[in-house]
Amino acid sequence: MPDAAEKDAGGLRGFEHSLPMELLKAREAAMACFRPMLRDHGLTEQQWRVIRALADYDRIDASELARRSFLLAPSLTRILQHLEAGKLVKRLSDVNDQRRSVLTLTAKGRKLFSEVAPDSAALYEDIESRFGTERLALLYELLEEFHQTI
Amino acid sequence: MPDAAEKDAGGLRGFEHSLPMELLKAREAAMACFRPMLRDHGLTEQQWRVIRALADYDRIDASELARRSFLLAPSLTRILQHLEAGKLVKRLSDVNDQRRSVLTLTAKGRKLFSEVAPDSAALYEDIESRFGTERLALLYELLEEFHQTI
DNA sequence: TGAATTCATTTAACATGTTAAGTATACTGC
DNA sequence: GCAGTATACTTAACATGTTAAATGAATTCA
Repeated sequence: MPDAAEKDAGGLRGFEHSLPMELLKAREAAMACFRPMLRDHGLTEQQWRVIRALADYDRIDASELARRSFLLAPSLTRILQHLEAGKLVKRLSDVNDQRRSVLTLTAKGRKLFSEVAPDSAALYEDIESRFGTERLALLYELLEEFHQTI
Repeated sequence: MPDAAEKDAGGLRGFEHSLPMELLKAREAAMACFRPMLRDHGLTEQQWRVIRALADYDRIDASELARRSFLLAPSLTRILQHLEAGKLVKRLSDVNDQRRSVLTLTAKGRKLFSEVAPDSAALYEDIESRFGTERLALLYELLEEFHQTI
């Protein structure tokens, strides 16, 4: 890191290229690919995360769903209200623990998932081929190490 | 990366490790380091981005400020309202173009910047030393290439 | 067993993200 | 010089992010 990413007058790395900024820009670049497609299906990014998580792990409680979709509990509460209103997700009660809600996709929810999933996969392959499989794998590795280290 | 990140039943990469998710997790890990400190100074992450941008580039208009702080115009409008209310930022008018607002830090804003900047720099060095300067540089390189490619 | 604590989820309050529409000013070409 | 268009914000509407507090159900343990 010779000089391009050096400290500025205030003692800070040029902040437009600080790590949080670069992570944000990279993520935004990736999401810009997906958002229009999701929008066409009437979904936000976060709603799609919830649906994908339920497609992979059906009948999990809200806490596990929050972990798997990487959403904070209050956000998940609101998103589930939307998805329930749209009849995409159903709420079951846990007989052994009345505090828990167990979530599951409805038939409509599974159908939507099966429609969106191929579009998502196609866009993902686009990204992979544009950026390169090799470099993408390296990027993954670094990202995972990073958020496990920090 | 043999099998852990392979395709699932829906034809998608295990989504909890999809690229947008890994970028999000890495960013969240980084921001979790900074947010408490910023909170102690009464700032949100985005407000701090605006102040840093103005510390680096004073008297720029709102459009350029939005670009440099990587905020959408409507978000910046609201953030500037907060910062103006807190007397951290002042709005000047551009004589040559009445549509533009030119922004500048007040003395109070510059003082706050000078207080927060060292804390920010210290946390950043923490991260760098924990993750490793080498790997951090590689991560930067990949991230910048990524958001330029995509 | 019942008070204290923990846990799962929700609500509240405020700030930002995202898209679309609105407003006022500047520019362009005829 | 004026209609048409583009630019620089701002507002509006809805969704999520973030923190703290509230609610209600399980658990612990004196």
